[in-house]
Amino acid sequence: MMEKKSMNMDDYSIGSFPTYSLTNMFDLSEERSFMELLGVQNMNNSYSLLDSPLDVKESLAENNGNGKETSLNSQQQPATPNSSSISSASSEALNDEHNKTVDQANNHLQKQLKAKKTTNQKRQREARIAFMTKSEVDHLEDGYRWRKYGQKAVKNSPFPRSYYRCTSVSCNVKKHVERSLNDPTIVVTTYEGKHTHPNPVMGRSSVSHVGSLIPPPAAECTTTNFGGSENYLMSSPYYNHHRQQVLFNTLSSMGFPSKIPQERLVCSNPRVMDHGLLQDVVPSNMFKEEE
DNA sequence: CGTCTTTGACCCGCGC
DNA sequence: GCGCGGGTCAAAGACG
Repeated sequence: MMEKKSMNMDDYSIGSFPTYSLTNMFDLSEERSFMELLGVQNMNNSYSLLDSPLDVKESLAENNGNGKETSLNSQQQPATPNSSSISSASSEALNDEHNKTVDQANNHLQKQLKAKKTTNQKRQREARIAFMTKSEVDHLEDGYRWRKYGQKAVKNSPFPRSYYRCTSVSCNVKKHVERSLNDPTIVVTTYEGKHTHPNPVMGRSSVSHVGSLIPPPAAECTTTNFGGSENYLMSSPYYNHHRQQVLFNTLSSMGFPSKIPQERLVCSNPRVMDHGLLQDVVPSNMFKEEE
């Protein structure tokens, strides 16, 4: 077991803006640093890469110092990941909607029904994945455009949870962002759904080459092995997504343009080349052989 | 004027 | 059945 090294803010601060050191990020000899940067727990640390709402909740509860959180577990386990996204409202549900409309036809109720229909459609949630990132910025820039559609106070926490939705039409990817109660410097970002479009930054980015910051379209990121293994995490589109967030955040906080020295983006291991930038800095043994 | 954020109200699921 | 907390809607306001 590697020796645990706590993530000290001082170690990762740049100027007055506490963030991550690019040196550590791209120094291949510092395998640990980037894993911590990404929030991958592997050394009894408090940073963990999560793959389900349940895991998120439990982790948050643990991180908040009380493992007895109960209501947080109310989230249903996500449907099977290979289910064909969010199915439209079933005919049964539609009939139900119709009956309700007939029974309760007034403006106020129609408004409620509208909301209810929407809720029904989203009852079968897509798999979620959460990342814990040490950052002062709540909403990490990631190239995608998000619209904030809600904010709620979190029980037992002074920090609210913000809800964002991808602004692209027909893309129903959502994410919510909250801070860890135990460590306010940690931002927990939870993604739900897959982008149905390329990253909007793709077209104007200067780093659309080997090891691009831009993750591939969702269609190219197949989710495998939903069992919560590293395999799933590594192949998840969110994995690219999140590390991109971190990179954007770090670079922008340092005054960098959205470009990374190419020599640092070259993948030295052909076996993991197709995984993208992360493979440059994540130890190869983190990846499992895929047939 | 278009886009985005804020915020109060509402619905739903769950536990008691 | 009731209360609570999570999640969402949508009107209003802010902003460039």
